[in-house]
Amino acid sequence: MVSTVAFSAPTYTDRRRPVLVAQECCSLTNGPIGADEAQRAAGMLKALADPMRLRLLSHIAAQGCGAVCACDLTDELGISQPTVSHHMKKLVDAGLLTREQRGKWAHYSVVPEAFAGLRRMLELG
Amino acid sequence: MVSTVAFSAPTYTDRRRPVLVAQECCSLTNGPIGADEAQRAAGMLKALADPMRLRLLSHIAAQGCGAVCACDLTDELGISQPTVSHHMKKLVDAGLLTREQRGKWAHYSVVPEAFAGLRRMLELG
DNA sequence: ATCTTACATTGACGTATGTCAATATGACCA
DNA sequence: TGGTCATATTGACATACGTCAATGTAAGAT
Repeated sequence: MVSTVAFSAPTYTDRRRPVLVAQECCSLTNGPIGADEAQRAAGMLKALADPMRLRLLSHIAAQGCGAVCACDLTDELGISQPTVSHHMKKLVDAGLLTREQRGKWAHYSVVPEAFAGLRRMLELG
Repeated sequence: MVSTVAFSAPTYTDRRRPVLVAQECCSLTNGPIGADEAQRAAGMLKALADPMRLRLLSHIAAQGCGAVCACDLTDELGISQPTVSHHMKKLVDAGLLTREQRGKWAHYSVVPEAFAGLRRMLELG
């Protein structure tokens, strides 16, 4: 029996895409920053400030910064699957990555604006 | 009322694991980084990833990124003197600041190359 | 329905971190 | 020598974090 359902080519119907607030990072050179602003910026930096998460990010970057499957990341870094899941969630929550469900696989992509904002914040000296 | 299921949700019918396809997009992060390099980079980011240290840095940046006395920082941020000393040591150890003793006062300056290096590392997307 | 696959969540454990009071160090001055 | 000021260090405390085994969840596949 042949399925009559034609292939709908690029429909990644992602129903629970995390709402990503466009974070514009404050620049450290624009005078002293307040406690709330510092808290938010530190949150993004905390997500980056882990060796394993940097390696995970570099793996995604090495593939063009888009749509890397979590299944590949587990093998390449030699850490357990829950640990990968834990780190990826932190990166997504920080707004540095987006998650996209494709069938039973999770794919992650870099959020360029987030890194651009961080670079702007670090224009120091 | 019977709702005939017009078409089931579009799913990925590929049973195989997604294949990694290398693209050429990311400017600087070419290739996955090793554990040692990740550790070093994370160390610098850890020094940055604290709200109080970001505020301390922003105070130095607001004064032109050079030669700010620790005595001023203590008052402006409302934290104890040992806490200021603790944070400044972390920033110096990370290579983000330099310390200069002038009489009995400690003066701190931004290390521009350190921040330039961080910005280069974050050229993602 | 049952099984398998891919990923998320929970709970536990050891370690690291931020903060301050108390104290020590070091530089200057009389 | 002694005294004062600015900063560093110590010790203690609570909190946060990284990691994994075990378990839960959700989406195909049979």
